[in-house]
Amino acid sequence: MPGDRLTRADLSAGSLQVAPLLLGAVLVHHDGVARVAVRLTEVEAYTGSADPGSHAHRGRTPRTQVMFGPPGHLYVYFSYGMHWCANVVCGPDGEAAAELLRAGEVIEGLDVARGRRPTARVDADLARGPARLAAALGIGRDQNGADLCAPAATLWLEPPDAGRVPGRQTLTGPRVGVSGPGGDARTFPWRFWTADEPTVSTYRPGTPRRRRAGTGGRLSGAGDADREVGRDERTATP
DNA sequence: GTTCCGATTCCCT
DNA sequence: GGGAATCGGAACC
Repeated sequence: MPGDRLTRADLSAGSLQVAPLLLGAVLVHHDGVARVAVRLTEVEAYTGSADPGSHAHRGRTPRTQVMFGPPGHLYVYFSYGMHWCANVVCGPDGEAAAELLRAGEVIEGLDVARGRRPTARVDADLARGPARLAAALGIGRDQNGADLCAPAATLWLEPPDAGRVPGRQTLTGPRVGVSGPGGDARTFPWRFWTADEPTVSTYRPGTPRRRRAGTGGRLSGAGDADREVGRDERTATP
């Protein structure tokens, strides 16, 4: 039987407020054939169109229109020519706040998830990383814009099960992979994860962009100005 | 129309 | 720890 679900009201308070609510919550995808559920262990906040690390920073475009829409919808984007990543829109209509789902633990549909992620060597790797999480859940282009709060949703969020998952410490640190200009926006502890979780993806600072493969392309980016942003701060917030 | 580059992952050293 | 794979969005000419 289906458990409780997070409501649009739950998901409308903005990315920094919603982040702790999502840790431990369970994202379920029932595509009509298979059902896979992932308990979220790591999320990352994107605060809106003023956030230089966000896709929404350049304003509303066809790609980012879902982010600018009402909360409770899934924003799915394509990255590096091969990966899909999923975000939960969690701010008022027009604000473009969203939460990137970075990692989780597959707690239901393990066999299906293993089939979708054949390269994972251990189950903890099935959804460790944003693109891996999307793959394990079967999330792709078709799920962009999905309403997680609709009565007939095939993709939805269930709140943390306090009985099964004992209270764990929530830690925060700088976001992953956000590079370039942005100053404080790069270093604010807008990444949230659950302590002592093997499914949390390893921290990597914003990547200094490399020379383009093969074609003698120029060295892109800001060169030496693009140095490491910060270490894993491990700021405890009980 | 063309170019640049990414909220990544995987494989090899 | 480093490099390649791969394609769509957005900027630029």
